[in-house]
This record gives sequence, structure tokens and C-alpha cells, in this order.
Amino acid sequence: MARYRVGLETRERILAATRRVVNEVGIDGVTLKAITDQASVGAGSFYNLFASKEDAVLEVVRQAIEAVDPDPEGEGTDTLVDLVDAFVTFFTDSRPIARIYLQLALARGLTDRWVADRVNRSHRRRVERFADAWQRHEPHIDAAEAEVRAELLVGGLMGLGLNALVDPAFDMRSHALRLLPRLPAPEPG
Amino acid sequence: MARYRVGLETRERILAATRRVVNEVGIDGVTLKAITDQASVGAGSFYNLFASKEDAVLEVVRQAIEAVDPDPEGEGTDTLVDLVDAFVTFFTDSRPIARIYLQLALARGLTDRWVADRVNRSHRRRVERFADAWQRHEPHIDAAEAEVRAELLVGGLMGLGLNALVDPAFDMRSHALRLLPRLPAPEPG
DNA sequence: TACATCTTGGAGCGTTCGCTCCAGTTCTGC
DNA sequence: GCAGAACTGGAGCGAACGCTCCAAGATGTA
Repeated sequence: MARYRVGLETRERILAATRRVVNEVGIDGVTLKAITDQASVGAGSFYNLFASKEDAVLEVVRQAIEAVDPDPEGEGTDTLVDLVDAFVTFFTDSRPIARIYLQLALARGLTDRWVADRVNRSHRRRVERFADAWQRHEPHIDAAEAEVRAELLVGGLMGLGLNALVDPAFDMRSHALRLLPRLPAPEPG
Repeated sequence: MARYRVGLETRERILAATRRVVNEVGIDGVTLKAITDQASVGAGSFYNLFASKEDAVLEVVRQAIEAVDPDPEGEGTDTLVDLVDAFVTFFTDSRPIARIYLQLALARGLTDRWVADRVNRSHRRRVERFADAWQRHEPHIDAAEAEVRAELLVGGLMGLGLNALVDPAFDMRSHALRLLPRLPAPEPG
């Protein structure tokens, strides 16, 4: 949509503003006015660059998830610990965004086919990566078993993440590590 | 609030209507008009019996959770399998309500102290019951260890429930059973 | 029967919010 | 420097929604 330099800059300003609003007031506070005020932009400019309010919010969520990806290039270099760590980091460092991710999945996953597909696809991809890492870690188990274990692990992580969102005092990382299979040689300390 | 017989009956009609609306259209469709139309009641009658729309919705959620409780009296007779089973049943048989429960926890758990407390308390109580059942099942482990395991189990169940909500094809029950410790004698078949 | 209290429906208030529209301005390629 | 496309701000539209108010009627009590 944006084709001129200023347009691209405004787009970035809007995304940054959206991110800030999301982090400060949560999804219910993410009104168009809040975003456009924060970005010092009119509603017209916003709609010149984004199809809808949700469009901007989803982009912010997407970027936040990508930001903690231990292997953005998909080269198969990530370990189970890396993946669990990234997952935990997403939930602890981007709590408001993680919250919105789950809310979108829950609220729109039923009615909005587009969101549902997107959520399901990203979940499948995540399970695949966990399964691959699991097989790299324990080569003797077969693919199907690795997939089931990965599904359980991701499910467990999601549940713990849910916990962490509702109860800020919950120590997600240490619980999450207990979901991992016994590790070969935990480093000392 | 209701003190006459007709009032109590109307209250039940409204709760039934709310349940029906929730199950058919999900939380976003739960407008006051939808409820009052479905119950054939005016808005004034509604507010004569409930403090707010949310009041009615929360009551419906509460009843749904209670309905699957394997040990409503709290007599300590429930086993781990019972508890897991009840949890899975809640998510598979009352999907829309389970969805709303999570949505409320996520959306209002941050801003609304009252909802947050309620959610946290019900979570703690659930973990306690799982921990107790775990100790009944494996008496040799100590209380602290049972609690951590219970926390992981409940977290895992929550995550699997999330899965089941987003992906209707997901077989929550069979995955959930794998979260249990090895059972004494799995029945054949 | 007489009276107080509770119940009822629904018009409509007040607010919120996403989004459109458009006239004026700025930008870019040539 | 010109033309045309892109960008900009903001007034305001239209719809949705939770909730209030109240006069009229129903219900319970003595």
C-alpha cells in the first residue's frame, strides 16, 4: 500500500505505536484513536496503509513471534532447549502480545476462517519443529512418536504460558524445563 | 434479587437462554438483546434479576464447570483418571463455554481484580485436588513433588484443551491420558 | 379486600468505536 | 517545474450495545 518513502515511515510509526499501546493497555485499550494519537496520525492515514485495525495488530503479533525464533531461516539448527527457551521468552517478555495471540486464537479461531487457518498452520509448524528437534536429540525414536511427544510438549508449554499470563508470579521457565526429556549432560552451576 | 416464584422462574429462563446463546454463537454473540430475545423477556426484567450481563455469563460458566466435577462434595474420592477425564469432558462437551472461560481469564484476568482472583483461586484449588489425587495414587512421593507434578499436569491439560478448542479434529482425550503417570494395569484393547 | 412489594417490557439514553470521505498537501519520476 | 499518484488529518457517519427508567400489572400477605 505504501509506495513512497514517507508512507513507509508512517507505516513503521503506526506499528510502533500499536506495539506500545498493546503493551501498555492490552487488547481492549487498542482503539483506533489510541493508535493514531500515539502515532500522531489521522485515521485516514491509517486506513491508507492498513486494511483494518486488526491488520496492524496481527502484524505486531507476527513480528513479536518472529523476534524470538531461534532459527528464523529454518535451517534445522535449533535444539529442543532452544525452542522451549524461545517459547518461554515469548510468554515472559512479551506478555501482552502473547495474551493477544491467545485471545485472537480463541475468539476468532471459531468464526474467522482466515485467522483459524493461520493459527492452526503456525501451530502445526511449531509442532513439526519440536518433533524434528526431538529426533535430532533422540535419534532412536521414530517420527510418529516424536510428533506425539512434540504435541504433548507444545501443549504443556501453552498451558504453562496460560498460567504465566494469569499469574505473574508463576515461574514458567523452571516448570517448562521439567517438560523436557532427561538431558544428556546439564551444564554445572 | 428474585423473591417471588415467577422471578425465580424467569431467572432460570434467562440462564437457560444465556447458555443456549453462548453455545450457539460464542461470546461475541452474547449480547443483551440475544439473551432477552431468546428468553422472551425485557431488558428491565433482566436487570431486575442480574447485576450485569457478565453476571449471567459467569453463572453459566460456573454451572458448566460444576456439572463435570467428579467429586462435588470434596470428599477426596476422586482419582487422577477421574480428574483428567472431567477436565477433558469439560473441554470436549462444553467447548463454547470452555472457550469463554479461557477468554475471560485472559481478557479480564489482567484488568479486573475480581475475575483475576476468581480464576487464580479456582486454578489453585484444581492443582491441589490433582496433587492430592496424585499422592493417593503414588503415596511414596512427597507433597511438594506432587504439587509440581500436578501443576505440570494441569498446565499440560490446559494446553491440550487450547488445542482442542482451536482444532476440532484434535483428539484431546488420548493425548491427555499420556500425561498421566504409568497406570497400574491399563485395560486391554 | 387492601396494600406493599416485586416483576415486567421496551423506549430510548449515552457512549464507544471502526471506518469513510474528501479536500488539501507532499512526494517522486521525468 | 510539471503532472499525477500517494499521503494526510479529522469531521463525522452509522451501527452496536449495555444499561436506566418507569408506568402498569402480577403476586404475596394479613
